[in-house]
Amino acid sequence: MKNFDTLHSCTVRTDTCECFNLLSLEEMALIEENQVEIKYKKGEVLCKHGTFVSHVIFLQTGLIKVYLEGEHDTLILKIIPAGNLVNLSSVLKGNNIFHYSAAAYEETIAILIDIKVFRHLLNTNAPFAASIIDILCENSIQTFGRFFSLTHKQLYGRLADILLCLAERIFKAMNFELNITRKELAELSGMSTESVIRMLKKFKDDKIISMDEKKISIIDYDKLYQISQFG
Amino acid sequence: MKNFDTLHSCTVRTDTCECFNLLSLEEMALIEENQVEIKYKKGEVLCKHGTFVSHVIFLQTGLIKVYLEGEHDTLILKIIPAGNLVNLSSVLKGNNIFHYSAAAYEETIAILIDIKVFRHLLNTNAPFAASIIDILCENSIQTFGRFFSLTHKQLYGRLADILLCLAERIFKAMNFELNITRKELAELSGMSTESVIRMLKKFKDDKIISMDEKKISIIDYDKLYQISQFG
DNA sequence: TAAAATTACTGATCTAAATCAGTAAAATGT
DNA sequence: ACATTTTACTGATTTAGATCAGTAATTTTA
Repeated sequence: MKNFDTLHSCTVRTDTCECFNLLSLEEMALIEENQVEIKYKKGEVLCKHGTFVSHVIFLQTGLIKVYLEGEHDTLILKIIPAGNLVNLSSVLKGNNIFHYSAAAYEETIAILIDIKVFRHLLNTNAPFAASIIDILCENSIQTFGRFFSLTHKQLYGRLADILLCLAERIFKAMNFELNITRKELAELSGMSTESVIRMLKKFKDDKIISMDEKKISIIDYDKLYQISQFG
Repeated sequence: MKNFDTLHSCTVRTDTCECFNLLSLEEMALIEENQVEIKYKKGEVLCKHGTFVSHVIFLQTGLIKVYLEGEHDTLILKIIPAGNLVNLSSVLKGNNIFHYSAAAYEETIAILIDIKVFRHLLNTNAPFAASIIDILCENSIQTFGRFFSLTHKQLYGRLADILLCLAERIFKAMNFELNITRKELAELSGMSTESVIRMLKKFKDDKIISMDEKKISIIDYDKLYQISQFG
């Protein structure tokens, strides 16, 4: 596998969140006393743009998208897999409104931690706060990559980006069962559904990927990587 | 003035960075011993994508752009005025490479603080770290707005966004001397130079702005705001 | 298991915006 | 003060990609 440290649209963190290891037993207990576990069905909304932020959301299992809604279309800011915090950029002191929405791609279990408790820990445990800063920095750099991909690459490059992201970061395999619709894939790569269909067909014709029913395999990884860079 | 809390492409923080007020006298002394003041001329590069991060950059005076370079064009991620930290998203532990470039729009004085010292403070002073988290959160939310503007608004909306940003956040006046070129304005609003010229002319014809030599005045603020929202 | 509703796909058309190709006007250097 | 470079501007052309309009194939619901 090539290095994945170039500009691309993938936002999936490979390592899970280790910040909680920096808390003392008492601090962990404090969190556990002030948290609740919630199960979300596919498509369900975890948080809605404009509503009040009362909790920090940690993904136990599942996969979600974080997005902004326009008049007719939506911009997916990032996708977040299990083991990560969802709404870190809402812990901002004085800010109590979500600046984005989030919805589950599949059945998802989230742990909601009281935001006051979380803020208290940030203000009293410096190593914990520093590890949160690390995550925020990484998120920010990933967002820049996606920003670049969606504004400066064309369709082939954008779709290649997402296919590589799915293979490398989400399914961790060169062939995977694609249980998201073309429409969702279009939303992810910021193009129309029709375009996704055409691009996928082109990739199939060019023997870069193969599609069998719902199963997608990446045949020519190098080619797809090339397209992701220069397409 | 309308509230500016909707999705727009402006990335200018209105309040200056207060994080340093949370440091003790000794901590401030530590920073002062490990900092250096550098003056940059217009157009000069403060940091370059791919090079090593050795300092945290604080803008004393001036205005800079933070950007990603593509094959032929560049994506401006944000513009940062005096009183702010430039490369917070590079304080990430273990990361020692800039993931973006920055260049001065005008003569700029920057204070470079040794990144090891900065990281040390983050790991030992929780309120300081928490205030840095606040800034990172705000940056992140602003980036989302710009992301949305550049991907989901069309030319008129994007240009309106930038004009409003210049007026409200940078010059803090409804008429200002525009000392940046059309090319730079194009880069800022993510469009071609020719398009900027045409849009500006249209705005002038529609009596939304007036242009006299280099002087730009916003005549119909409400109209421009409308365009920024729905254009 | 039939009907209804999504989803997948295809080709034709349309359009926003870039690119191209040029001239005019400033700004800069010598 | 003149030559050179950069910037501003304009109209014509091109193009990437969206939208439209339809059919076929699934999936969901009853």
